[in-house]
Amino acid sequence: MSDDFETAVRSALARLSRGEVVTYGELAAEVGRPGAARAVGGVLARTEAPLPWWRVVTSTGRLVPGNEREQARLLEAEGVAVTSGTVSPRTMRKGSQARGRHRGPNG
DNA sequence: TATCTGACGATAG
DNA sequence: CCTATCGCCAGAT
Repeated sequence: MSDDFETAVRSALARLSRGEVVTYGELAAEVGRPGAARAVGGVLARTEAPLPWWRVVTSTGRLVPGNEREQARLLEAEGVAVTSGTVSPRTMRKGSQARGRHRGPNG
């Protein structure tokens, strides 16, 4: 299957739900290209589509450079704790814990 | 085919 | 916590 790398990344990203935060590596592995975290970032950087890019952070929990403010704002809006432009070590994996209890279980 | 770039990842100091 | 270095991948020239 030679699905376009971009398409795969966008699809995986669109699969995320409210409060879900994944890293570039996780996303890359999800599309079947573990180790292509860098390529994933390149795709998200060029895409203008209405994708939840703010749900993607670095492996260290660091937010996107240049959009930290916006990402932090959007994440907090979903119930994700952000500190100093950084989310908890692993705030939460695919729907585990930590979530905006004052909001629905998901979007 | 070769070379460069970049919203990455891990390790070392 | 920060910077520096190496490794990795996809896309563009």
